[in-house]
Amino acid sequence: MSVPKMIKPTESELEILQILWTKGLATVREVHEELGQTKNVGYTTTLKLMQIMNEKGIVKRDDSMRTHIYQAAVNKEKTQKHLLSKIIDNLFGGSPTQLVIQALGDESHKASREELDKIQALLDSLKK
Amino acid sequence: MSVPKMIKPTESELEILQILWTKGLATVREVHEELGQTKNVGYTTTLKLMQIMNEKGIVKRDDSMRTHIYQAAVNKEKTQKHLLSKIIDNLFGGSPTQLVIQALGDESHKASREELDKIQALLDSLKK
DNA sequence: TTTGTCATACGAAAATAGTCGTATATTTGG
DNA sequence: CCAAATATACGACTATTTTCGTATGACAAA
Repeated sequence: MSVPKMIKPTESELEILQILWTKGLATVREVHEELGQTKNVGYTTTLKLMQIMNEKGIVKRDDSMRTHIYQAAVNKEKTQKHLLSKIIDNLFGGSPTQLVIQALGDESHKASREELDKIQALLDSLKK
Repeated sequence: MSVPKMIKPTESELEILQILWTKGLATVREVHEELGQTKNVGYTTTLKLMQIMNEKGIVKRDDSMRTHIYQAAVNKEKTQKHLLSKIIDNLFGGSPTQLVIQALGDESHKASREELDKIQALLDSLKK
């Protein structure tokens, strides 16, 4: 037992994490404006979300100043891996291959040549 | 407008779809017993879920007999593709490559040699 | 110092998911 | 024919997630 931690961000939380993983440090307003590019919610909604995430330990914040500074408190790769693992079970009956095939075939997210090469390299190392 | 349909099954619904995709046709009891191998909920919970899925159009049923026969009403590959697309955006910042890399590296879902070959084949065709 | 802007805190409504109890009907085995 | 088993319908309760209004305090500029 004692799995490091049950990481299970909600969809909205994931959007925020996404931004924090990229920015490193950010204020609520910065995150909110970034979010505003894709969705449209009130500022206090974003604020509340981030406060809750702070309580849950998903993010940390420096509140020594009037404007608090947030950062992700969960590791990006670990979180991705964990959620992906659930999706593989949940959506692909436990087969990562099926997932990979669907992902590579996704028309709206085409992989570039360099990315394909990257995957090739990984594949080569796995084949050994 | 009129996008085919906004497919967005919940987690529980996905578990049920998973079973229906495999079985093709199934009764509530069959689905419930299959579910019982991994989780533990009451029979009426499963029933209710499937009734709701029917209302949503996620499954269809033949209720001409006392014991209704259910089947998935959404296409497996389409559903996988659609949800995966959201995950790529949501969790991997739009990069399917990152997702593929994480998936291939997943320790708890190792790909077999044959599967790796399958991926290799797909990769080859994409590279052309 | 007064006023408008910007921040956080907080409570609580609204939306979504998941759970199950109870009622009722049908079927079946004795 | 009757009781037990089995099905569906349905309402309702719980939990979780998302959303925002309002209060309040800090700050900056006029």
